[in-house]
Amino acid sequence: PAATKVDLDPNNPASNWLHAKSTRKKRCPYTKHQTLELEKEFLFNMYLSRDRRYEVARLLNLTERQVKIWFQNRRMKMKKCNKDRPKDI
Amino acid sequence: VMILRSRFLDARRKRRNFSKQATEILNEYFYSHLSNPYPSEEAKEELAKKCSITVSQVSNWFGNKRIRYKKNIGKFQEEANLYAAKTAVTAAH
DNA sequence: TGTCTATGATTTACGACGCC
DNA sequence: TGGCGTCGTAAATCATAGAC
Repeated sequence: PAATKVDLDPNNPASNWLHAKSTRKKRCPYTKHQTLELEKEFLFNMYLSRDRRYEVARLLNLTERQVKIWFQNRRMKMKKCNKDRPKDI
Repeated sequence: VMILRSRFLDARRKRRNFSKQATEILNEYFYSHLSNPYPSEEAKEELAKKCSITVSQVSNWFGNKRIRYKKNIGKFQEEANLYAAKTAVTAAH
């Protein structure tokens, strides 16, 4: 779990849950075009090679890190969709 | 199959608010674990069963609740008192 | 009926930990 | 040791049920 050891400060009622890392980049929604292209790439292959990642990042004006994380999130989304799916169909 | 498929997709698109009892159960857990409102996977499964919702929905609910509570504790004070009192009464019996 | 706000779901971005 | 994997989450944002 994310709420691990260190921030388990028994005192400090409600304020101890969460390390709101101030260094975290603010979420920036991607454009329709960026998302569409990323989805197309994902359809082609769920895992990206280094070279492909560089190309996709360059084409969509995203960082390689953003592309890497997008694919990680996308794989998690796919897994979740399968899990929540009642069955068959 | 196509009918089931469309029903499933519609169900995902057309959300419904949770039942009063489900919200009650989730809030009871949240306010009685206010110092660490992070249910384990097992606890989530139990809550999901009791509320007749999925584990993902339980996770969504806690994620939303934690951030919204944290962002405006004052707004939730009344609700917090209500559930604290309820828990106290339950514990007394 | 038409506005809004509350609420459930989804989308970015990480921290923690794993494996090779 | 570095780099990419999953898992669980924060925080922002989306979509629209529903209250008024």
